[in-house]
Amino acid sequence: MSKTAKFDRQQVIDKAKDLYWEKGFHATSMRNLQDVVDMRPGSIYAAFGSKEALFKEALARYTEIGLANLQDCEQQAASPLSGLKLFMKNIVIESQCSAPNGMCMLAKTVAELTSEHQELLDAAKESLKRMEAAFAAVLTRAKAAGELAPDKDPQELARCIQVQIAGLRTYAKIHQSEAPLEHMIEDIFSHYPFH
Amino acid sequence: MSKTAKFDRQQVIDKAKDLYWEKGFHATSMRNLQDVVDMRPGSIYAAFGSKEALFKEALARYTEIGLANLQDCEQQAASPLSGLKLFMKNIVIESQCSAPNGMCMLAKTVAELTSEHQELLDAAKESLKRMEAAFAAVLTRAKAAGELAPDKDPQELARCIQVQIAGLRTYAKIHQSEAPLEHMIEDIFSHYPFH
DNA sequence: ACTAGATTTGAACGACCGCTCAATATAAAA
DNA sequence: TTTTATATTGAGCGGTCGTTCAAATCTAGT
Repeated sequence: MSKTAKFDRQQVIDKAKDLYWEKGFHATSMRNLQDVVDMRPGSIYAAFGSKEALFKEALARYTEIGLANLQDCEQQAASPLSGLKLFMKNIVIESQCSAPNGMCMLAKTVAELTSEHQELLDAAKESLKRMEAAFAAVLTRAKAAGELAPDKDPQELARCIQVQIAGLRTYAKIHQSEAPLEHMIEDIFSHYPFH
Repeated sequence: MSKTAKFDRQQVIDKAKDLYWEKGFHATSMRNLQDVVDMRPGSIYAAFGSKEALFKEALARYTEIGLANLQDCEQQAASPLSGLKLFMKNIVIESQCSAPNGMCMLAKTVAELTSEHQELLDAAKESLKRMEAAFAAVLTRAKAAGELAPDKDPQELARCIQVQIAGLRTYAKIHQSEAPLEHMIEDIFSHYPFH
């Protein structure tokens, strides 16, 4: 009996994610969202509850895609380490123009929000930690495959990758195409702490 | 003839800077600003023109302080390179808790704003380039003092410093005190591309 | 065809936004 | 003391914000 929802929940979250990613939490209004997902306010609130709750779902979706993307890169490449390098080039160089925003949505959120939105802040931090753990897992596989010296610490290297990505994406945003991003990424993998 | 303004312009800009820095451009309302600078809307608009114009002055002030801070560090330390290291430790570790926000206000602005506020975006990017140029100047002096090998390129190292700072400050925000920031900063200076 | 239970709609609420301006207060010059 | 130019005040403008909810609409089960 009754009526079933006619919108595709995942598509709606994806569109919301892209808008939030582009404009940030505060600069995105519910009316902007209503336009891009083509739903009336009542429907959005019935389905998601609030602007914050929808943002939280957008963060979760963003993370899911990021983790899947890392996995794809590892499978696509010849080895764990070159997969990780491919992932970095993708998000630092490619997505600088193709994505809604050159910055990482999680890092952007951590930078933008204060304790006024503690729950969202914690969700973003948690997701970033999950990404770092995924890097560490790739690096552990690289070590097992002999791609990395036995004395290297995957945790430490994952930390380094996380720092480099945040730094490079910020730098890319400032200098656009003038920055030698490719070279900088290559350098990370061909020197300490990697080799 | 006439009356002279009774507020201290620099103090007002400093307070505005701190609030903008803490909350970001969009989350800071003119009413918030009115409270912290203790001025009525008419006075603020007479003195600064608009929310954007005041933000621009805040960015300029932030940059001025940053450059002065770098200079102080270089003088305070025994050498150019150790001055630069001191500067990094100050902004990455100290100001993580003491400053209005652990993130760099310029990087935060570049992350937050879109082309909707092109002028502010450009001002922030320009300031970040000035900071990088200041790093390059310090590194050139380090080279002249024999603190750096003759084949090192100050421009390239300055780029590296800029990336590391953005990355480390983001990382510090995510992991709070759990991150081995001191160690990571030491590592930058004791390995490639520095040594 | 009818009904019952869910979804969808969009006008509208109170609050807050950035900003203006006529009225008022003030201090230096006459 | 009076004049005059500027600084300060704060009520309030038009607009947008996130959100609500009664009414309309729809569809699966009878």
